[in-house]
Order: sequence, then structure tokens, then C-alpha cells
Amino acid sequence: MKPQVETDWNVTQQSAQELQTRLACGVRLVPLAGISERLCAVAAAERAGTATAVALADEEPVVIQRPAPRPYMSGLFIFAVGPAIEAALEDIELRPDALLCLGHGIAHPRRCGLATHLGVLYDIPTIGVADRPLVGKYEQPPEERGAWRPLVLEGETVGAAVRTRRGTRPLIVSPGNLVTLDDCRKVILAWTEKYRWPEPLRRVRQACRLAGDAATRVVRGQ
DNA sequence: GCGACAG
DNA sequence: ATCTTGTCGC
Repeated sequence: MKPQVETDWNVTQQSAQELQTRLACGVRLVPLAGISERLCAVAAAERAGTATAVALADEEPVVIQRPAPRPYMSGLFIFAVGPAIEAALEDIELRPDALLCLGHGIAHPRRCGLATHLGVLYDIPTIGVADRPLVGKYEQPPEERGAWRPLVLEGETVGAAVRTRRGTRPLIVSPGNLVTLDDCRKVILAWTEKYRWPEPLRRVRQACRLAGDAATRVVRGQ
């Protein structure tokens, strides 16, 4: 799949932030049509100037590495890994019903985290899932799987802390684009069983870490 | 002003 | 993310 818009990833911090503010206006938090059978999970990371992106729609994950336009910065995650993600998604032939993204959606200082950014670029439903909040506050949900509490930023609910498994910290989910917060909770629980992370995200996270570590060893010359 | 700060 | 320490489930 290809984005609707061509992006210049080599931009200054200020224009990157301005782009985020602009893209946030294009977000539509409407209910996901039907049950999303065909999901695509996406994970990315930057290390030592190299961005690694992994996309998984079928059995085999697509692993891509590209030079990072800029180092990772909190709040500007996608500007470190954008080219790698675009390359990985280009190898996904069949357009998925939704993108499950490692990172935040609207739970972001400018309401435009990685999941939201991708959702607007590709005009596709996206859900952001993260280990912890970037911004916002939540109360601890009960221990039962499925329990949740809203993630509140500036008086607005921008996501949810969802207990996907007993005895583990909740995951932070937020709408990216073309989904509701209810959709996010529903999808995350539907794809979680034994582990804290939804299975597709578990796989792309692991593949991303393995590939990233390997690339770092090459850079170091080991 | 200072700390916090997705991967 | 990565590292370290402590706890818990199999």
C-alpha cells in the first residue's frame, strides 16, 4: 500500500511539529465498519542513525531498514522512522482493514502520534498501542483482564489504559484515525490472550528488536 | 526553571 | 529503547 500524500521527512523540528498540528485536523474518530479481520501490525525503532520498521499482515513479517532522517525524539517518533515504515507498508499488497501501530494515536501533545499520522497519510483506520503514556493521566484499572480507565489529557479523554492480562501493567491504547476508543479496546482485547501485548504486535516488536540489534552490531563493526 | 518525555 | 533487580508462573 502507498500513502495518499508524499512526505518530505527531512524537515526541521519546528516544521515537523507544524505538520503534526495540521494533520491532527484531518482525524475522524468514526466507528470502525464491521469486524476487522485483516489487521496489519506495524512497529519501528531508530538506533544509531538506522531506522528499522516491521509490518505484518500475513504469516511473514516485512523487515525494512533505512537511514533515519533524524534521531528519535519524544513527540516526533515518526520523523525518525517514517521512510522505513513507508517502505515496509509498500510491501503489503492487500490493503488491511486497520493498522495496529506501536506508539500513540491522539494521545499526543499535538494529538498526532505515529498512529494518527499514519492513519491520515494512508486514509486508513489506525490504533495506537504503547507501553506507557507519553502525555495524559489515568487511574489504575482493576486487575481483571478487560478492565480499563480513561487516559485524560487537558480534560479530554484521548485514550485508555487497558488491562490485557492479570498481574501486568495496562497497555495504553488511543485512536489513530477512523476508529473510536471503544473500537480500540475491543480490537486490543480480541487479539490478546496469553500475553500482555496483542499477538501481531508481539511479533513485530520482537522482529524489530532483533533486526535493530543486528544492524547496530554492523555499525559497531562487531 | 526543572523534570518528564511513544520507539 | 535498554538495563537491573525482584517476583511469579510453569
